[in-house]
Amino acid sequence: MSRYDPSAFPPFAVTVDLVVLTVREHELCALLVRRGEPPFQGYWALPGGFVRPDEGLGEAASRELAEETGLRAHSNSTGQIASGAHLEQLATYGHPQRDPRMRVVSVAHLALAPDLPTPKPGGDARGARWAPVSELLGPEATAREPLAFDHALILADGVERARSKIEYSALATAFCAEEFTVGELRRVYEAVWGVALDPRNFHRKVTGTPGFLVPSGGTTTRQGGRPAQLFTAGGATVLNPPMLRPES
Amino acid sequence: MSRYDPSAFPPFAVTVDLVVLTVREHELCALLVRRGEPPFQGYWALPGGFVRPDEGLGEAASRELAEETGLRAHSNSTGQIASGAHLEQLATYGHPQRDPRMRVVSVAHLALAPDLPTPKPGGDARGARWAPVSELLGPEATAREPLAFDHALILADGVERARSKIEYSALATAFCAEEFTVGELRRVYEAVWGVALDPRNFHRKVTGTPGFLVPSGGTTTRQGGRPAQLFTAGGATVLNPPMLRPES
DNA sequence: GCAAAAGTGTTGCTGTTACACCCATGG
DNA sequence: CCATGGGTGTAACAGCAACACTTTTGC
Repeated sequence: MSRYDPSAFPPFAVTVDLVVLTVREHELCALLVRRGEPPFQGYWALPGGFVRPDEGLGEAASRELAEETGLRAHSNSTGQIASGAHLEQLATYGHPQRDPRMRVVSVAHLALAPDLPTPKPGGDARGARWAPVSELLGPEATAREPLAFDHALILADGVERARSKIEYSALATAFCAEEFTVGELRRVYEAVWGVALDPRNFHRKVTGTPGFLVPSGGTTTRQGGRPAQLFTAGGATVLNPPMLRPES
Repeated sequence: MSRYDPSAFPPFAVTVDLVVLTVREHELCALLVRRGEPPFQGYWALPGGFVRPDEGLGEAASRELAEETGLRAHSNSTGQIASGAHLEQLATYGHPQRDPRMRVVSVAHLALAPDLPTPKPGGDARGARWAPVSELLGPEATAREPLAFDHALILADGVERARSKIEYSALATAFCAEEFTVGELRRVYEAVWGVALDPRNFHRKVTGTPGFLVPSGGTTTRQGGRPAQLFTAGGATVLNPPMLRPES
């Protein structure tokens, strides 16, 4: 059999699905939309849609992210941050029966966004919400209100990727506003990992890691207490030494 | 526009491409096949092929691996080792013009295999070879004998993934035969990373990492010198503490 | 004996943890 | 004054790099 036979290849539909994560009120949350049509009508699902014939996979993910949240993000081969959101390819899901109507291969992407002011994001008529991932993952949560398709699996993979990536990369800053304090960054780590970190050692560690943070000059007292220095994300993408997750 | 319109979705072809890596004579090598038809006729390419309508992505990759090398591998959601080879999903490449004839999305997979006795693997008429990755990557190498399609990019991503994964996982054992010595495992690390490691500290480190290696009882002198203990891979998948790549 | 590879012991250094302690603000 | 969060100092400890040294084979 020929390796590429243009006249008779098996036709597939290709979609992108998005795991959009943010930190709200000390909790890691994911963006969900409510499905308006069958199958899984009325179920909550990850945002996503078809890849258009003339656009790349990262382009499609970036377009869907903008449609759902208004965020602009660049997705290039290395996955960089721009205009407030980080976007990278996560994995591809293509089980033959994952969509009951036809063969659909979904290229899932992971987006990390700062806390958005809108409680109910989304520009179109469907419902949308931020849901704490603790209420979506785990056997008990999955049984109570399952997500559409294999989206619970995709979400779990995305959360795991985010948890491990903030360990050795500077991506945690993608969850923060442009200017942030060391304490705000620490609360991001605590929310994503679900642990408590020592504020003193955390401060020494992040300020001592070259390229992670650059002081912006200002201070703030928005968290109460003594004024805290404001920082912006440094150019570093990989942290050396890495942040260490406790109880490893 | 409806999110899923079964009657009018943009049609894509979906393929799997394989980055198959092994260590031969102290060098990290990749499996290449020569293309028999246009486009890129006569060029070297990664092995791969169409995903069939009724098979999953991991199944397709596993089937292609068996066709090209005779290796049996399991590819499940976590990426496990079975029958001598490790197989895991790498990333998906879908630039609109990556194939000049039609829209092709390729789900690349990474396979790690022990040194195979066959110098020219592959069961069909096309040529096949193991090529040192040092001769395939880098600007000078890419210009001399470029790979077909975007396969140089896919290969570079696969090599980078392998280099980083042996750091914190027990995957380096996938490059070894079922029974191996600490010295053989060390030469795998040295070949993949392209560095020299201290044999004494390496020995202490790997034998002291719980679950990494289990003694099989025998010894061998196949490397010369004092007889070395033989080991098999332990059940551990994640190494704690991780192996450290020098010059970080 | 000699070369070669396998292992063990030891020392100094680096980085982390745990916690005492001080600083600067709002109320 | 007190509560709150920000930030520094320090001592005990774990893990690693470097290297001297011993062990056991083949030739």
